[in-house]
Amino acid sequence: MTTQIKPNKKEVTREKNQKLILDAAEQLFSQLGYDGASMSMVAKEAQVPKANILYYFKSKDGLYESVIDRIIANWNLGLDNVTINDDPATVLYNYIKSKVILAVNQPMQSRLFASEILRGAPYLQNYFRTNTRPWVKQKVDVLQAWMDADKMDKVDPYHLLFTIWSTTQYYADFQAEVLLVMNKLEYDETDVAQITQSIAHIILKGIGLKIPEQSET
Amino acid sequence: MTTQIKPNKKEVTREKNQKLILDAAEQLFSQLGYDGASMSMVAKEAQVPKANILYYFKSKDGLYESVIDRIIANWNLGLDNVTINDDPATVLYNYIKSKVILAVNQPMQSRLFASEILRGAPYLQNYFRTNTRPWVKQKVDVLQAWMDADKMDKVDPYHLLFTIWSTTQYYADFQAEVLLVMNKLEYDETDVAQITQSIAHIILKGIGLKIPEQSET
DNA sequence: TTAGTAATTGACCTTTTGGTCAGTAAAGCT
DNA sequence: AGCTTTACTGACCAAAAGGTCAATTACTAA
Repeated sequence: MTTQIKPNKKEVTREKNQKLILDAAEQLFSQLGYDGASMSMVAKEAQVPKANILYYFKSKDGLYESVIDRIIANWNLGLDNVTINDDPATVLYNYIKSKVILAVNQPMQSRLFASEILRGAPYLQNYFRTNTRPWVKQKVDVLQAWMDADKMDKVDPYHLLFTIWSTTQYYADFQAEVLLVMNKLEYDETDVAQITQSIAHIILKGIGLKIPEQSET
Repeated sequence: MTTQIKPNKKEVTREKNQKLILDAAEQLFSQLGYDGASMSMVAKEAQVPKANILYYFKSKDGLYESVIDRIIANWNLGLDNVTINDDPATVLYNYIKSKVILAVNQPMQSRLFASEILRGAPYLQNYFRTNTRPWVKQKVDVLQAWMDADKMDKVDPYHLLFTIWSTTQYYADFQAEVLLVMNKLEYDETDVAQITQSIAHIILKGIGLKIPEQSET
């Protein structure tokens, strides 16, 4: 039943190498920023000739764009299929929790986005316009409906979303500061729960909701 | 009564030029990051020969450090002289308000710090250790005292501070994203109040406090 | 004035940058 | 196997980077 697509050795090694390069580039760009990471660093990290990277990705810009595209492809904005009939507390609690887990365990992508936005989001503008903005609009409508139905406090739904994003992403983007201030070397296993609990307490109570008793993914 | 310090023309022009350079550097570093901004760009922006910058600041690193030092010197962490006898709601409301005003009106410094922390805070580590950390420790103690006295909810005081920082700074550091999502070109006069209101509502209520009726600076 | 000292900067240097290209290796096809 | 075509890459390049330095200009103080 398998559609035996020609295994084509060329394409196989090509994709293997491209993955190698993209992994290295993602790491370096998120660590050093677009200007801070050089093509030769990426080449060295990926253990591939520099010219090979240019051959695959045409230019540094092309590589950078591919890195961003790949992240976006795996990027789930979350809160899928929420409707007015769902319970706001459960939905928002789970959303906060999943964002904290992501921030603590996979901070690289968050940081890459952060440094991109800091620079004015030259490569993300289009994505924000065509994806994030409609996504937000939709969630805002649901939030507004919940408020109209008196299921939660009436606050500006946009700023509520920004509050959730900012508080959770902070632990990824500003990890260095958080750790220095708390005098830690790295996050430990208890931190995710601790952070989730604090943020969820403040935000949920802050909009007139209660933290759900137990919520498993 | 004035101590007639020798007016010394040399020192005057020196300081004038240094200010020119530091202003240009601050703008460019915060806009493009350390690696994105070059010495010649700074020279051009400050309308000063590049060698002059090197003469004053020894190296690019030296210039960058001077820019950071100057920001830190004018950087007020706020919440000065808070004691357990103060009213938590008033204190925190005013703190949030002042941070939002800063974020909207002077985003450059916040962004410079942000990009510095994103890169692991190489130049700010020392500052965090010797200044921010003790400052935080002190505020944490006051917050804890308020909690012990049942003046507010018991939440982790560190995460509470991070929540305030993240929500307010977000409007400076991620301005590009905020504006794109909200489909605006720039913040308008009503935004400061709007943002302050939303954040203060959520956070204050979230820790069991009420927004004070009226608080003027 | 003017000698002495510090401030300034144009010209120059080395290294690194992103990027090209001609030649070589490796599939794929018959 | 041999021929065609595509994949690859070492060697190279111009531009830009950060930085140096010798020569020139101010100031200052006597």
